[in-house]
Amino acid sequence: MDIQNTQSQMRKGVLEFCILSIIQQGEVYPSDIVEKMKLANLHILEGTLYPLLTRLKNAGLLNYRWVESISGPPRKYFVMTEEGKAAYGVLLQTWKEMATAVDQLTQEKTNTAENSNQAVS
Amino acid sequence: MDIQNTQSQMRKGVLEFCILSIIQQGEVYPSDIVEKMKLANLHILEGTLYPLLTRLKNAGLLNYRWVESISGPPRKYFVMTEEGKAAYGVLLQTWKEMATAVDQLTQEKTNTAENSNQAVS
DNA sequence: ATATAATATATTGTAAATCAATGTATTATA
DNA sequence: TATAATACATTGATTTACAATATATTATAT
Repeated sequence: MDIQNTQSQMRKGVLEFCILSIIQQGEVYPSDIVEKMKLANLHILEGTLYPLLTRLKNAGLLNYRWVESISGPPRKYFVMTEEGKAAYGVLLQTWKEMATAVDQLTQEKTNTAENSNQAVS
Repeated sequence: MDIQNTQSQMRKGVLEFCILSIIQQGEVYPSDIVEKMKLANLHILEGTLYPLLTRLKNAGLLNYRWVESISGPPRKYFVMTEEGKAAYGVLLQTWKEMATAVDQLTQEKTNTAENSNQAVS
């Protein structure tokens, strides 16, 4: 229970949303996703990403196709399904609403003795 | 693995941050927190909140004092410690950076055949 | 040719945390 | 005196991210 834990929790919450966003922007294979997330300071490990992509695929939000690479083994390129695009739209809306709610919550005026409802001991 | 799960994950990520924010704004007891979170559309259950407050207390970020109620058993009113205030400052910065990163990530231009680097099968 | 390195997908075991359900205690009210 | 309301708290199940490791393919160096 340290602060870094809380920070990583915060990032975890948007992992799936961000990954769907990246795939929604164009076909990518897992290493592309890791790199793009790193650029956004949202690090994800392969041990997290592969099961997550499998879950999204099994849920019908993603599909993939094998693509030969010129420098290694073949890659799985992921694309959104129509269902995935719809789900992404919902999550984008959820993100916007949540971000607004959090910003408002954290910008509430600090209570003082004059304006608070707090109980008196 | 449905979309509601992903939505709740998103909310989970900011739970601790939001709760620290609420307490930072003034003394509250757990039911106050549940209510304020509900108003922000960030629902939290008591079974989640009590262990979380205990963790934050044990981590030295919070303290509490007992306050008699006029309508029931005594309440635990929570306040931030100096260490908690410092931690909150760090988390506020983390939130701002992450929100900016997510907004940028989701606003990237969609790849097209013309501008993408995607592999060719 | 063969061994090594690099790339890529994938699984396993562990740990952490939320949730639903329930428990315990205190105070007010019928 | 019994019931309802309020409040703090715990337990068991489920989920999931992570670290470590496994397996397979291709390129490169010797």
